[in-house]
Amino acid sequence: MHTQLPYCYLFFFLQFPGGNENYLAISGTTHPFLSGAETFHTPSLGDEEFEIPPIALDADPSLAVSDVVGHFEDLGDPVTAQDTSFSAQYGVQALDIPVGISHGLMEQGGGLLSSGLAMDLDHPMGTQYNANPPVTIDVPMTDLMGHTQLTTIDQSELSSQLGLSLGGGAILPPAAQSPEERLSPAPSPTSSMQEEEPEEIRRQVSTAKPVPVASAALTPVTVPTVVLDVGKKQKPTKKQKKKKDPNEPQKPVSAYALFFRDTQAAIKGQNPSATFGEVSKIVASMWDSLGEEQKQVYKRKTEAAKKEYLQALAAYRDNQECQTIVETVELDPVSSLTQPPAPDAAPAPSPAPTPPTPPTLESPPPAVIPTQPTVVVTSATGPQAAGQTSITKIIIPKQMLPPSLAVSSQGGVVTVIPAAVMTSRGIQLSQLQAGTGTTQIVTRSVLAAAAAAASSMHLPRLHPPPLQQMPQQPPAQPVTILQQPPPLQAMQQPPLQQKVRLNLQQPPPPLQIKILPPPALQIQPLALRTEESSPERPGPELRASPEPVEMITADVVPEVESPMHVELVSESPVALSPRPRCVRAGCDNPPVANSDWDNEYCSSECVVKHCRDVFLAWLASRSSNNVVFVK
DNA sequence: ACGTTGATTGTTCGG
DNA sequence: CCGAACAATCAACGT
Repeated sequence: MHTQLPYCYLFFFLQFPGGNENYLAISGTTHPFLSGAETFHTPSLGDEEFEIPPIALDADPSLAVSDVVGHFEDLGDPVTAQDTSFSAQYGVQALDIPVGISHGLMEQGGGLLSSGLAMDLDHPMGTQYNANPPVTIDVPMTDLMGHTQLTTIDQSELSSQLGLSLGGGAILPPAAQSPEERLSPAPSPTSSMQEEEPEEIRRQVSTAKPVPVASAALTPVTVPTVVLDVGKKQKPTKKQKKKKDPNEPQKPVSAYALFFRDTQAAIKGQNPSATFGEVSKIVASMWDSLGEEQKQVYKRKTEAAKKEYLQALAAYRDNQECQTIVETVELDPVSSLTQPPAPDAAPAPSPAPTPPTPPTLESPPPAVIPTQPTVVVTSATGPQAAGQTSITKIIIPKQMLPPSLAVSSQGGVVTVIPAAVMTSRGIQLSQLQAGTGTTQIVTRSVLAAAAAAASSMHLPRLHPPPLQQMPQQPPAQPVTILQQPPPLQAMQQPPLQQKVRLNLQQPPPPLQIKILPPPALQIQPLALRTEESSPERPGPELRASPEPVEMITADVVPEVESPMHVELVSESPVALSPRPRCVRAGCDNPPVANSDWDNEYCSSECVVKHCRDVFLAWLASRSSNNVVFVK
């Protein structure tokens, strides 16, 4: 254990009592590095206590321990540290300072130390710490000093290599340091600059700004010349650091890093003058001597942090991919949803006075065209000035769609159309059939995804503006509709994954989703498309087209009673009502037969309005008021 | 390669 | 132009 070599033992008493006190006690009385019985809290090692006795460096045998200690004490004092008397006193004395850190008996400590760690820093003379050194960590001088053998080093060497309270920097005032020493740190930034990106170099060259004045004043060397003389191209060691999103979750640090974080503070507290290298070495030694149990403490923390990180990362990526877009697009009813205007183009007439709070999205005004499969929830408002229609879109990441919707629509856009577009007896399959074969009909699962996407994007609260667009629809209306019984058949549906064709008796799904072809290929929006469906449109039963149209009714969440759903329920009686009247609330016009809807609407405007109202009501109730529509 | 901390240096930006 | 704020770099070591 203890070698015969003149070692200097660093005795760290690291105790881990079973108590809950989270502190690292570094005890000792003499050495400034670890002097005084002080207690340091170590949040990471919850119930462990580090007690670190002082470090005693073995000086020349001729030197009394007290001398060395006194020297350390001097060094510990920033004022007295500059006392040059040290040079006279120890200047030429060689100090053999092998440092021995022996691994000790972790179990020796018994109760307090049984589960803990003790690390001793001591010198071989046997001191008061030999009484019960639970752990002795042997750190050969080669480790700390970087020498391959025990050597005799002078003060300057100590200063540069050990600095362990013997550092010349502490002894000599900075101004008194030799130019070489003074220069040693200086070239570091310069050399690093040499390794910087070519742009940096070019900028420096072009600006012809040699060197900062301060640096030049301190360093007689003409640094700029050095910089410019760099012949070979700087190795691209420094890869361009892409800007990290501040919102991106931080990667959990390693157990060692945690330990370092905790321990270095204590060490620094005891020896403020300790350099990073010294601290790092000590921490490493402590880590080495750390019992597996204590290491496990940190490792568990790391594991826990990793789990949290993964979760946070997943959420973050969802957010990123979401690129939540809630935008209002003004477009001609005849024009297509797939022709999103430029963000600055065609400013909305904005029927509402002013959006109270424009959607504060993390990303700049998003490009409308999603870069990856996305769901666009559209809510078509009624015709507005100049016969334009306001379309609110919510981009939903494809991942948030129910698995049943995870079709491989390469770059397709899923358009969720408010249910009102659908007729009381089914979905406008004519429109669906007009799709590209990737059309899917989904129900609330999609809306749930939409709502989840919207809420996960921290969208502002739903504001009145959207509702202001439909004054004819008092907000209390959904409440009355809620009294409608839920569709029975929906609850009697077969288990999930069962794709059942809609039938007449079954209320139509609240929403339908259409996966549109890529933007370039997109055709007119489903809700507004005036494309005339074939007059011979078959009945619902016959609409099972060979195209892969899925009617996923099993995804209906029976227990969810959303206004949207109920609205649809209430819609049926109206549609079936013998009294001919437009379904849209507030419209008393008689319904008009049309290929795009059944006889429950009087006009396409009412279809759109109804759509929008229903959808907005649903979204308002579903998204926990986390969704806001710009308009 | 990246994380630990803190000192140092350089750059950028606002007054 | 100056100072504040910020970013980059370095040290030793472990993961």
